[in-house]
Amino acid sequence: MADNCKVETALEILVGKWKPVIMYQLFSNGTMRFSELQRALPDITKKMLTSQLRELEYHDIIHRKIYMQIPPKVEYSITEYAMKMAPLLQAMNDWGVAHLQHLNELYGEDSGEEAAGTTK
Amino acid sequence: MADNCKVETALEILVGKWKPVIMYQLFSNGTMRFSELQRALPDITKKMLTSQLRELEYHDIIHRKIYMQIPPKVEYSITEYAMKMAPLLQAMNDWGVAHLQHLNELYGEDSGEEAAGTTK
DNA sequence: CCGTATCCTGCTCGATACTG
DNA sequence: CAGTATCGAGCAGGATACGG
Repeated sequence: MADNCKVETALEILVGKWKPVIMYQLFSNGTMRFSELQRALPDITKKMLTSQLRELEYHDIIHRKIYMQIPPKVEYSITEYAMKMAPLLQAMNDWGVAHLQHLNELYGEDSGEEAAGTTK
Repeated sequence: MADNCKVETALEILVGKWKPVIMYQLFSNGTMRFSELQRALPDITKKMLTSQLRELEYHDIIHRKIYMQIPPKVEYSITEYAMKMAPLLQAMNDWGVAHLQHLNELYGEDSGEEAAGTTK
């Protein structure tokens, strides 16, 4: 019954406080170094950046290229495989935008995207 | 920059341990009573079922119809609005299926969908 | 039958310090 | 520069009991 329902599989890959933004950065800017990502995402800690990158790498969403040199240099980029999920991401993004609009119509301009009802 | 990225908005609605399954049930079976959902999802507690339903209701994904009678009767169903996200859900599901296949090719038949790398 | 109210646990994420 | 290691807070989610 729930065999058809692999929505959760897709969710697992995308969920993580920073994964969507990281992917967004890499999709937009192409290749980026660790420190560039840190600068682009000022509030993320090294620990989180590392762990989120590793998970994305495991799922073949991003590629990690290490330059054996001093000082170290590591570049991250979207994989060919992950390029294929661009339409999906776009669709999710579009739906997100539309949904925020829908919520405004329902509850008014105030209650933003983190309004009551969602966990709070 | 991250303004374009409302993927997270979409994620917020779908995330929650039981939301995808609940939506799946309601999409499949149409209208269902509280107790029917409980029976369909044997491992969920009343508390979780209630809270997840409320969040989905807030986002206008499901409709809650209360019959004022003794004993109480409440029916849940997918809203018209949420019907429109069926293609998105389908796309996510399809990608999920394909991704599990992809992981198998990468790491072999063993490592299932909860393999290393994902948080663990 | 359809829920709340409480209490508790485990995991995610953050802060901070250290290393090749 | 690009990471680990460690510790701890906070929150999602579970067990259980009670209420309209």
